[in-house]
Amino acid sequence: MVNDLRISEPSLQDKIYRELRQKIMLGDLRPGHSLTLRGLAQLYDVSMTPAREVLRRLAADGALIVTNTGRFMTPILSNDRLEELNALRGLLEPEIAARALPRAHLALIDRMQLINSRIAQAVIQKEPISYVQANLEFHRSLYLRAQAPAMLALVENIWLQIGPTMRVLYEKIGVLETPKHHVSILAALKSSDEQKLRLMIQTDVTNGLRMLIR
Amino acid sequence: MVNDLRISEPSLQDKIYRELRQKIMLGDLRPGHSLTLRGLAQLYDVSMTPAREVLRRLAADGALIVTNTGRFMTPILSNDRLEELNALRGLLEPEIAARALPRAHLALIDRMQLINSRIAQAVIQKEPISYVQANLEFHRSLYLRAQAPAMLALVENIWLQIGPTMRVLYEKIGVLETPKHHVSILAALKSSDEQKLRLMIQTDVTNGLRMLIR
DNA sequence: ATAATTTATTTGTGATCACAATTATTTTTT
DNA sequence: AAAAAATAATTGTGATCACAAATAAATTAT
Repeated sequence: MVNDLRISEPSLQDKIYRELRQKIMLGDLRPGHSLTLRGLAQLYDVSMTPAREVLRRLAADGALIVTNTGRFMTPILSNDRLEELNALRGLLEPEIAARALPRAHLALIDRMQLINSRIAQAVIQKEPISYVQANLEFHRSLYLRAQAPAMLALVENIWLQIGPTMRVLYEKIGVLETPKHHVSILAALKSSDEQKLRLMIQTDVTNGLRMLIR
Repeated sequence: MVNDLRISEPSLQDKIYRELRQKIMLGDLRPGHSLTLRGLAQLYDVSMTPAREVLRRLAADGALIVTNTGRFMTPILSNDRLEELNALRGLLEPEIAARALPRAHLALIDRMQLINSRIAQAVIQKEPISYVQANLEFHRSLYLRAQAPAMLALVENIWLQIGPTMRVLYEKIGVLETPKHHVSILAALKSSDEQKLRLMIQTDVTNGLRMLIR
């Protein structure tokens, strides 16, 4: 047999899943936004079957909640829950950042700097979705270096759960401000200062929410 | 309208999902064990539809992996991955235990003591599944008190991922031994010593694996 | 015998349908 | 006008099917 290195193309539902997942994570959907099988199916021009799998997978991720009558909607987080999820970020992200630190070479730092300028741009143009997107990318590009896929998966899982709520919080405070601790994070990376990096990541995460729910 | 407090009964797939999830978490299935839609459907005497949803949900949980040709199987963890997941336990579990500490009244401690004796029993009778089950219950009964559902969900998610692998590790070492740090955990709870509790939970988790992969 | 090829079987995917339950709307009653 | 009841529309669940891709088994060729 000839070696067949061709990767089997992603199934139809995988595409929808990824797209919807991204939307939710970036806050494109508000909390309490309900999704129906037929609605989703029609939107993507597929049958109910892939649509329902996507919704169930997202529910398993915590990106959606299932009402006790079986309806799907984006979660409406209580303050307690939001703070708990943020505490998890504060626990996980410094750890994964610390693991990425020894592998964070200059090219990465440059790229993070670039992403940071995109955040500043989103602030000026008042585009909350671009803002969230660039902000998450800033963090993820670092965390990817940790080569800790399970840990990264948990972190993204949390981002997913808070996505819709973060969006409305950003809307509520109106004007965005560029994350002031990102430069410190970059500095800690440059000087390979693990303690400082941990602290700055932690502060960035913690402060991000405090700014929003003050 | 009359108040209808009746909880809608869980769907067919929910039952299968929970059952299979439990099996995987307790190590009833070996790593690399493959599950098919029709096989599962036949086993539970349902159609393919609920079966596929269950498998996909479990895959979303990380309890199963999907091969690049769409087959489902329990994950075969590399040593790196296993250690990463264990590191996550070591990060999360002390934290959630510490949160449970202020709420851990005597009745809970008694119950944990009872569970601990079930562990000892499982050691004697050499029943690895009962062993794992009681061991997880020991931890969970404490963590439940933390009232941190998101955190507990992450912890259980990790247990789920390592379930099959833990089982074969237990088989490999042959004879089980009762977790020696559980009494210290109970002592820390009684004396409300948070630092000790954190340390003992951490040690219990870390040592558990070290004992297995030495 | 071993490798290559062909054939048969098994598998996941997506579509469509009937059904019961929930939700929304309308109508009726007070 | 407000509440209750009845009707209509919408929704998730589970079953069944056709299909293509992947795997296993059997056959052929070297």
